[in-house]
Amino acid sequence: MAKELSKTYNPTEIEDRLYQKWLNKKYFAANVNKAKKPFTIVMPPPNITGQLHMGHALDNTLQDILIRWKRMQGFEALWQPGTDHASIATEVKITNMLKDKGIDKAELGREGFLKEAWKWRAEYGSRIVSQLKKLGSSADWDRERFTMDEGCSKAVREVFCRLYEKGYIYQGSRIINWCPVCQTSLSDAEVEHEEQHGHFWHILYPIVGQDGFVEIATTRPETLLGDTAVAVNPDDERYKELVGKMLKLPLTDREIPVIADAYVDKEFGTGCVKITPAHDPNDFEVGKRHNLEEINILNDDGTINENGGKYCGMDRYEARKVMVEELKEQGLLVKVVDHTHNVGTHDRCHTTVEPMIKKQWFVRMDELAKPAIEAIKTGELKFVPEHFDKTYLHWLETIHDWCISRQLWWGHRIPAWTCPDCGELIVSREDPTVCPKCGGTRLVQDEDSLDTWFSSALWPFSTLGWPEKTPEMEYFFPTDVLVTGYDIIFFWVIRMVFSSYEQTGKSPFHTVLIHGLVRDELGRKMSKSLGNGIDPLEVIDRYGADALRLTLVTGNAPGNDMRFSYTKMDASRNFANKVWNASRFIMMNMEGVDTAKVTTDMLADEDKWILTKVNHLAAEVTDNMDNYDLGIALQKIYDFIWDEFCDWYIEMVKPRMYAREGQEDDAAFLQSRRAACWTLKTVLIQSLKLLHPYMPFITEEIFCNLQDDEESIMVSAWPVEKQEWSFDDVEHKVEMMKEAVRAIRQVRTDMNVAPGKKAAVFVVSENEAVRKVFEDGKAFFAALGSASHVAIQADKAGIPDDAVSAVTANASMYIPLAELIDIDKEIARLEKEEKRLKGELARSAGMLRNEKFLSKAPADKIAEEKAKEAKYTQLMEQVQARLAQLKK
RNA sequence: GGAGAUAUAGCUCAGCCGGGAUGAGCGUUCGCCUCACACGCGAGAGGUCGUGGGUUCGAGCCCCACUGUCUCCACCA
Repeated sequence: MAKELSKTYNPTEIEDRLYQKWLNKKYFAANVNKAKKPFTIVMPPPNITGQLHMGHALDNTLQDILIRWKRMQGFEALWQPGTDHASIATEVKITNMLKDKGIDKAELGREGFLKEAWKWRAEYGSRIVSQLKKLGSSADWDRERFTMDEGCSKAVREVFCRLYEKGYIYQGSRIINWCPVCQTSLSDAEVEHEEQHGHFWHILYPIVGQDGFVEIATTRPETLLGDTAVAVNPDDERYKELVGKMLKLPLTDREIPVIADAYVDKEFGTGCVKITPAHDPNDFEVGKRHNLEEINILNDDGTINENGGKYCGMDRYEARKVMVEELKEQGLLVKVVDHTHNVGTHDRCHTTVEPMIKKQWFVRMDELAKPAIEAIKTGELKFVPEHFDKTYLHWLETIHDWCISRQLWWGHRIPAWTCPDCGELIVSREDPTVCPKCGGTRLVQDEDSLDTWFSSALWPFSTLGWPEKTPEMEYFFPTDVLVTGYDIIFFWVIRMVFSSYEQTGKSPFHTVLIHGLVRDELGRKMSKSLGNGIDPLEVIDRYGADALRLTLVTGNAPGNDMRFSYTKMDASRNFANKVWNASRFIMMNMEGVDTAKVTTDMLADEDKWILTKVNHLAAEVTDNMDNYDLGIALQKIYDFIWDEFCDWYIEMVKPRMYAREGQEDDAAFLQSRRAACWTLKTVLIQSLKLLHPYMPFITEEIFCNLQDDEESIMVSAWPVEKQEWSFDDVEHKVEMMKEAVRAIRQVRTDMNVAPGKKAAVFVVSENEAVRKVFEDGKAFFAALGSASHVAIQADKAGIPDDAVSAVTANASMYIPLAELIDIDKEIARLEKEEKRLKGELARSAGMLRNEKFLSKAPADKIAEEKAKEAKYTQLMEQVQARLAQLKK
């Protein structure tokens, strides 16, 4: 039996209760089930340091919609959740926490630090997970994984060893990005280029053995200490003489040669470039070509080292200041020019990155990239929207080797050992104790850990048990869709794809659904520094998770950014309330009515009409969702529920709900009411099901209240098109009625008739079939058109001449409002209508008189246009006849 | 320096295969507390679809150029 429902929807008291119920019932669980087809999404693992933000909310809402939908469609739907250890973010956080407690990381040592880190993760690592639950996420939490758990760590080690054995992982001294604050190396993807205002310092390098100078321009004068040459373009006539000569390097006692290299752009700056192989990627290459010495002048913390002579110990920027000053004193500083240039910064701490030569571990990318590129070309992998494959391909085609070692403790330690006795390098799946070469037992493990993305790259299969041949791996892999923001295509998507091809031979998923950023109301990125971030949890508290989900999906196309606003939240909440109240209405009226399935012959035209509508809606929505047009699908559901179902159908059906005097036991009335109630309930259930992936809580609450024997909408079947619900012949009848009602309302409004004032309505049509339709729908006019009495007739007999008229394509309606009618106003209104119709007719005629249109356009298009013309001609005739009558 | 996205109603955005902008929400105007809902109901107003060309019987949609905005990539010292 229907329960008492409150007048406004109150999400807070409902959501937690339902989520707990779902958990208890294990509805989120997915298991290997050969009888069903699998559908799998791996959740992008949030950082354990994370707090739920709008980006997560959007990302997880989209995934939850897909998963709930597929689950209802009968797939064994696995949403594989988990969290990421986020090596650098977490290490920084823990280091700071320790610092606050007065503990120094270095003193604590590796072991002690890791102990603290694990403690931290146990305490805070699940916070983000509980926040995701507030959103309604139906992930299989029993399968929750962590990038540093035993299985994932095993996968990491296996992959490392395999790539090493294949020669794809190597150790080398190369120029890498170094963050002096975090004191670790970084991959290219972690470096952000920021435009900064800087200077060009023009400095003179005296030529040895003769008068004169070479003028160079630099943005980083302190790197002068590491210069080992000055380069000019070989074709530069100005400097031809100088090539091979030596220069005195200012502020040092070193002399460096002038070399010729095509890398130098004659047109840029002075045409002379100082070469610092140890601190500039280009110079590094130049240095290699000319066998130049590489002088590292920086310590890991960004201070000048012993190679910097008297500047040793100074911070790099301090040294810059001092050196510029001294150059000025010596007359070697020509000028300082303002210059904006791009500076590489660390994406986590925004410290300016210093290029340095360091011995690091790298992954060779050329071979690995190939199948990942191929995947797009063969269509094994596709992006939604499609254009992101360009971004993806461009990155892959220009990819550099991936620096994977990090000078951090929190993470997967590199499984490499060296033997101090013989220098042998051992990479092994098991921790070695003895050197296989010399038998030495003093093996030392590499201190570094792996880039955090190395483990996330394996996420789609490591979470399923790989490298073991688990039933899950067999069944759920490859996964289906990956949902993520365009901002991490480089970091993550690409690396998952090539890792998966390399390890499993398959793409990890067939589709990548890309979404944009959630911006603030003004279109700005939400950020801590701007303080414009909106906490999704706060929004959920105020409006409910359903309303938040609705806001995030409404009117948003894949890949596009969206703006969040409380105005949108209001609209979403209003919709939830609308659904709530429609359901309340239906339940109230169902009270005591038998809603067992009725037979087709009991259904009224409007019942058939709305059933047909919801039937088609299901097909359309499914189609849109198949194409990942979730925003469009939602829009259709929204429009159907609000406009068609609530504003039309429910209103149409009201006269059948309330018995008039003496009708209480009338068999025809009771049967009609029963049919209406069954239809209301049926259409509501279908609508709720379609809406459920978007608004899981409210739909569940209503669904269960509506039918006590159903335990959850979550496990109910997704609506499919039903043959027996396609009453295509009734649509035009109902549309005819709607059109007539609208016309009556319009006239009444135009004439300023108070809504409470009922008036008789005469409907005139020469067509018998049309009259029949209106006869059947008489009740609607009273309910929807404020009619006191309705007469359907073939001619105008008995209708007062001064009645106001409303014209539709099929019929004319007359409303006697003698005391209110203003002939001039009525004429003006009809003339306006006449003008509109003229325009319409001109448009149709324009097309239909065009021979090229007639000869080239498809036949159905022409027929359509002819039908329109006929309809407007008919309308025009009626309007003009009425005008003539009034002007008489 | 490359690449991409975007330009539609006052605002925020949809617009599938080229075929009347039939768009939606918010805002706005007028009228309504009509026994599900004022978080509501009814009726309106409001758009040269950035500019200029082209293809087509027909272009918001396809092609070219331009302009504005945004984003990503990139080792010009």
